[in-house]
Amino acid sequence: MSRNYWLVKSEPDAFSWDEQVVNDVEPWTGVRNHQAKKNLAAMKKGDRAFFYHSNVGREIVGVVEVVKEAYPDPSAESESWVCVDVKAVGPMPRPVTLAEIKASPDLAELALVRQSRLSVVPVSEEHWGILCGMGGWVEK
DNA sequence: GCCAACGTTGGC
DNA sequence: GCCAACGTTGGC
Repeated sequence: MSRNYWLVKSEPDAFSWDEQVVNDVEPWTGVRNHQAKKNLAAMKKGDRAFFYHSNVGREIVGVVEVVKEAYPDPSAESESWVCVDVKAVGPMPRPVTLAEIKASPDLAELALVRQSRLSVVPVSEEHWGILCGMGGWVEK
């Protein structure tokens, strides 16, 4: 299957992986950055994304799947911000920490590392595979 | 259009 | 709590 891969960030104090699991499907709202918005808009149904805890934890904790493509963000007060709906696929058997990612030469080009402030970033298929390996994730 | 000031994000 | 990166705002 051809799908694209992403990584989305959330501060667990605001919205955590546990909440994602409880809610199952959740609109990914609140993106107010044009580049992140571009990435959201490029997501297709069936694409998968790592769920990353920023600030507290700083690790990849799970995998979500896009179940609804970009539509106007209801939490946006104005204009053209968008969100997508994502569904919890499963937790990382072993969370992959930012420290581990930074320690891996193979992941030096990862957008998470290169553009640390961007909350929605693309992940290449190669990087996806590496990170899955590190986290013990088996594609399902 | 340039650039300084300022705010926000997020790692450390 | 500090600071780097970077986006936004506003004066000129």
